Amino acid sequence: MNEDELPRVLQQLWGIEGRSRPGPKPAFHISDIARAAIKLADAGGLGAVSMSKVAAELGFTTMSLYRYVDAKDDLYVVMLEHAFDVPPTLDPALGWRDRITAWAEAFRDGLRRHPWILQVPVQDPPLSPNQLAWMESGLEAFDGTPLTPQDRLSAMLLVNIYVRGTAQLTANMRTEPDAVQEADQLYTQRLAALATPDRFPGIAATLEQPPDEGYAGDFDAGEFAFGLNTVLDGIQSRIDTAAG
Amino acid sequence: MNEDELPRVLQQLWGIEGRSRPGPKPAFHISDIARAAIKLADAGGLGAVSMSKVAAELGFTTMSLYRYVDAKDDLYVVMLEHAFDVPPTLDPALGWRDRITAWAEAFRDGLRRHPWILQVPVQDPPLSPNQLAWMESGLEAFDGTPLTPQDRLSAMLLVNIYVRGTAQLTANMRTEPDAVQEADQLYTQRLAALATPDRFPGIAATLEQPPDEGYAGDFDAGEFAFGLNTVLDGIQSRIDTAAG
DNA sequence: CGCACACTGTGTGCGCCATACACAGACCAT
DNA sequence: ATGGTCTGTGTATGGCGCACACAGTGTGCG
Repeated sequence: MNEDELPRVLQQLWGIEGRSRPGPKPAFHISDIARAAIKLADAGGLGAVSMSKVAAELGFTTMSLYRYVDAKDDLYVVMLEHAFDVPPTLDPALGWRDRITAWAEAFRDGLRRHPWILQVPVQDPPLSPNQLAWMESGLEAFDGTPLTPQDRLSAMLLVNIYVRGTAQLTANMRTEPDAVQEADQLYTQRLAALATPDRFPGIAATLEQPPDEGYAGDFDAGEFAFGLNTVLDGIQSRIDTAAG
Repeated sequence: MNEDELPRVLQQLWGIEGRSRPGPKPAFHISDIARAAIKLADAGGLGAVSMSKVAAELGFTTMSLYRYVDAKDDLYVVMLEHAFDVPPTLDPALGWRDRITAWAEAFRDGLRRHPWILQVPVQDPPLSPNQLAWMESGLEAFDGTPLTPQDRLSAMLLVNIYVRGTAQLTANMRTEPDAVQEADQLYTQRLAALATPDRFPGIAATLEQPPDEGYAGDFDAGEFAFGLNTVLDGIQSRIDTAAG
């Protein structure tokens, strides 16, 4: 039925068994491809991932990868699928707020471990097992609330978007982690030079009163939690109206 | 001082005058490059933008572009700078909520007009004039609230993230707009086949009760406003505690 | 007034990329 | 055992970003 329609990579990721077939046995598995590609991306960003580099990492030729993956985009799919750990198991004794917070922090940890994830061009919504498990986990955080399934989806997506967005701000997408702080400093310096108080009073006001801590643009755990709570307060108001 | 340090593209965008110099006069301006590149991206997505294609569009050779732009990344900068209209002028008589809503909708309109914006790999925070004008406009939406400049920045970024994130969900990054609805239908169909109620009860519940309207995954204006209000409710609670 | 030289757009070329295609060998169902 | 199918490989193509050398241009200075 839909097996034929499902892209080959998704079939592989879901472990749909290929009947025993003639021909040589495959020399490796897509998970090997994922591991090699993730290693390259962790070291040098997503730009360091090419078919030939991944193949060389595995000790095979470039074209051999195409026996497992239809195109480069499929490589991204398997990378994303394997880059994340299993989603956290949420304590049902906790309230929705603690649960979704734990989920958001786990998600953020995944993004911090593999910053290249934010560079992956996404054009199709997720259908792979672990990605769906994360979706499910995020939805279940709202068990016990009066929110409808649609509302839960919206709320989960809102948190998802928040985590991605803030991670994007933090990450700076630098390959060399040392350069991040320096880049932040250079940025605020240039911003101060360009955003003059007469034309950009709001920006200038932000710069006048620098943040409490050391680095300017970095987004530490406290700020993350603070912004997340703002989002959760919004969801709380949704819950209130749904309950009332 | 910092003129030397500022990247050439930013100097051009800010209109920093080059003294009258020897040599032939430039045959065009970066804004011409932006216009040509945006035309290509609107038609065929960001992937359709290459140095050679842009140059051909202008009737010049590929390498001529490098007299105006140091690298491909700079091309993205000028594209982003010119893709957005001037930010909306916000009616000071309105409340912060109406103002930031107008700002968010204008931002969303820009993203809808040029969906490729979401594909642009961002590695540096914005420093170009119009981008800063949008920042400033978003910050000024909170004039009159008790929020500190830092809080206003956070709030504006939160809305910014929300708009980007939801636009990402909607856009589907398809070059052919006709295929969007079809892709959505195919997605829910596959999701229903893979997310079985036993293993993914939350996802299944979402699918059981399809959204009120016609298309499933599309994100219409109502949903956008609804989610935005959730975010704004969260900001409201920040304002309440700041005022109290 | 003329000339030196900085700056223009051009042509060529390099290395890397994704991937199409033909092929020789490996292996299972029969 | 053998046919057919699947494996990994080698080769080739078209596109990309961009480095570099070059010939012509026009301005500021002598």
